[in-house]
Amino acid sequence: MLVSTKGRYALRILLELAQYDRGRYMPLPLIAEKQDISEKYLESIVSLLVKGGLVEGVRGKGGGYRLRRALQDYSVGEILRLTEGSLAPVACLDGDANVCPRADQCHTLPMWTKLEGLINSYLDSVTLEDLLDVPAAEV
Amino acid sequence: MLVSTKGRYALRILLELAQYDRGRYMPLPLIAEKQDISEKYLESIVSLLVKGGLVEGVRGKGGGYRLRRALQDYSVGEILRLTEGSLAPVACLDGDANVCPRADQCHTLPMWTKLEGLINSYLDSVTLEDLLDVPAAEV
DNA sequence: TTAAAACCTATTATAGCAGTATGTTGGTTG
DNA sequence: CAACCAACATACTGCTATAATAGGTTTTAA
Repeated sequence: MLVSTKGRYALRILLELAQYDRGRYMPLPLIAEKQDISEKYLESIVSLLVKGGLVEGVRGKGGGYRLRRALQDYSVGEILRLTEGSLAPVACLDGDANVCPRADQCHTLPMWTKLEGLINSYLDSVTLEDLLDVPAAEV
Repeated sequence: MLVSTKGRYALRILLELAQYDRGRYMPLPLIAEKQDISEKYLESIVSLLVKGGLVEGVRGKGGGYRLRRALQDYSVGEILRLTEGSLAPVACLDGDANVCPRADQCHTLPMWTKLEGLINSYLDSVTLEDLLDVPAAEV
């Protein structure tokens, strides 16, 4: 699977924050309840978003999480790469550690590279704003 | 990861067969040796290709495997869907069993569907012939 | 009749995903 | 200052799929 729950949940968290009163901080228990996802698991994901600078966290009573940017400044590609680590379709392209010894004689590498490019450029072209615009249940 | 070793090895097997004397049958031990992949693991993958009708297997001395079609009649998409089961980028789209209860209110589903379409149509557009045409180490 | 080869079934090792548990730090409010 | 809320941190667990491995049985040509 290219995108696991981690990335999908990250999107759901951000979309939830996007629909919350933008001036206030939304506490995690509320996000978890609304999205019906385990609070503890969510926590590990939000933490990635905070470290990545996508979201601001504030402690103590009245605290919670808040978006740091305008919706159109979040691309799905960025969000998924942050949470998933990479959107490489094959292990050969994942990180620079995996330099295949057969790379120079590989007939498929150019195809994988192109596919990775397609995936990234499509996901980079979609923003949180686009996602909210699309009425759910369209397809 | 969208495509595991199973799918990648399947492509390598087919490309190896493509470069072998097309009139003869290529025995598995030879494929394994040339591709430097465990013979036993390869076996389980070739077996998928035979069952899927992509490759013909003949037993006994002098036997082995042979392609059944012209190179341009094998699309990478078909090969990968056969060996991987599906090219769905997210679990939500994998099989009909995973109908998400939130599907009708999901803001991301249309995006995933479109991404799956992109992936499939690109991979369907590439054939074994294309792969062999491209000089390795191009990218 | 021997050897080469595909074919078949079961088992195992490993790793990553998904989730849980427990505790610590920081900030607000009565 | 005490209690509580909430983010932050770390460690652990169960599960599942991948990636193999092992040991056979059948088929066929020489």
